[in-house]
Amino acid sequence: MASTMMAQREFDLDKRKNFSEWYNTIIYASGLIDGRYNVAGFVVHKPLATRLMRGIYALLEPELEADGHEPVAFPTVIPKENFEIEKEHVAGFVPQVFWVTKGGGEEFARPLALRPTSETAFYQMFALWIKAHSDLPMKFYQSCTVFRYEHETLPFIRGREFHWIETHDAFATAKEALGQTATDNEIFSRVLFDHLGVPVTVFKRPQWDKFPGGEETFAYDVLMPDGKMLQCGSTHYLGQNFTKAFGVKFTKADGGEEFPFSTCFGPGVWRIVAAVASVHGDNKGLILPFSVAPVQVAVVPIAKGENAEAVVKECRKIAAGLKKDGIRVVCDDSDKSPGFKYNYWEMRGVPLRVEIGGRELEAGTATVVRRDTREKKVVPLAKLADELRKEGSAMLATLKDAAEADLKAHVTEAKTKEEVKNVLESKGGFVRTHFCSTARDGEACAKELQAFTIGGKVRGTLVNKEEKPAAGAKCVVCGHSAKTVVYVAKQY
RNA sequence: GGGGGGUUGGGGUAACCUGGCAUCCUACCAGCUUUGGGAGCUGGUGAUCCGCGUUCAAAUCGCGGACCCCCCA
Repeated sequence: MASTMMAQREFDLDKRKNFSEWYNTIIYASGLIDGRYNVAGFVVHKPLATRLMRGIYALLEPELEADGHEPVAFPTVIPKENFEIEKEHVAGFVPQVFWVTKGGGEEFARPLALRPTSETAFYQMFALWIKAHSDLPMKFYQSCTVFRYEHETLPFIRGREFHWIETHDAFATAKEALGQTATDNEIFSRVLFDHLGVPVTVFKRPQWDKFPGGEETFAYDVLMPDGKMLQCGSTHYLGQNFTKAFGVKFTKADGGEEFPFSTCFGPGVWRIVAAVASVHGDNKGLILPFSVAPVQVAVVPIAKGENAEAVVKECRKIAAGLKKDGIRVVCDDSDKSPGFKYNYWEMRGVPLRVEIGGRELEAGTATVVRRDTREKKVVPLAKLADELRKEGSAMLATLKDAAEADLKAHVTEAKTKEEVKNVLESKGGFVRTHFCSTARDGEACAKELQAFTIGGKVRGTLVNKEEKPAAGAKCVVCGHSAKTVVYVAKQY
């Protein structure tokens, strides 16, 4: 059994009262990561975080493959010249790029970028691979890490190296490409809610907040316990910008030449970890959904008196049986007291605990305890595996309900910018309001609002629900006739 | 880019101003007693970021360096 390096006696941390303190304690105390690696902004992922990320990849990758994406692995380095082909893209990303300038003692004639995202690597190859309409659609994904020189870092939320998936797709028509972004939106929000219990709000971002080099950006906001939004991924319609810049052309069925229309989709696996930890966790630590929990069940023997040996033996037997049943289980037969073990596994987010003592041994039962409610249930040993699976999905349902209710409670209507400011300061979450969308999609008003509210950003318009301003509604900032209903929130 | 703070056993700390025996908590190891919500006792391992300087003597003072954290643009 792993030892607790960061064990603490009391966790009088309140996720709701002081989220940042809670988060900074829990991510280390739960054993997700070790932050002592001596390069700023980079962390070491311990087995818990590594397995949890694998679990998240294992949810997303099959969805992408079912949608026709094939896996690839591109080089981590991108030559400077590729990187500078698309003008807006360069301007957007270059300030954050890590450059490799030497090999051994030799200075490179052209520096190599550590990919901050891989469009400029993929399109280099798309130009070679895409020749005819029959080559399209071409849909790839890669699971990898990317590098960005960030100034303020926070594990799983903003890092200089982070884990994600990126898809790069090319299509013969704009319609197909836009259809792909809709599919991406659907996959992302469904996987996060159905399997991880994290409700996602899908926005179309304003023009001034889109991906550098893209035409349209759709993004996924998750409400964090402090009322701020965490964007956990995005998908972008790139039009022909990148295919034109990189000279990617195909011969149409009628013989003419055309540039493909492309998209890219970036599910932020790192940020999904942050979202799962933050949305579900409580003051005793992580609460991980059964489907992705690296340890799904902890068996704890209550071994006292003459029964001690028999109880431990029974626990090992039960754990072995559950393992055969495909459940990820540990039998904690260490010398620690039961109370210590409860706290230990609760901090690590293990969704279910099985307690076996003299009483259970005699009755042929097991006591099953849920991590979220700490409710106990006595079940017959013969049905244990089934009962655990049932409790696992019951727990997920509870987590979903709670998260959804929390999100609903954090959408507030506002008619003036003072109201917007007040809501963002008092309870946070989304503020639904009216907006003009005039010059550059309302950029000037958005900037003014952000300054006025000290950080409130226009997240965009809802994708899954068409909303029209009420008759006569005015822009919350400039007072001109409103064109759209937007949501404003503070963000990470 | 600018500013500030910091680095002492695995983690958290005290001592620093005013130089001299490095404190406490926790974790870890061994043994015994324990085990239904963070057990107890006894014993043990383990640290002053690096370099140079001042000094009889440096965690402490000076100079240089490395690294980390925070704040602001």
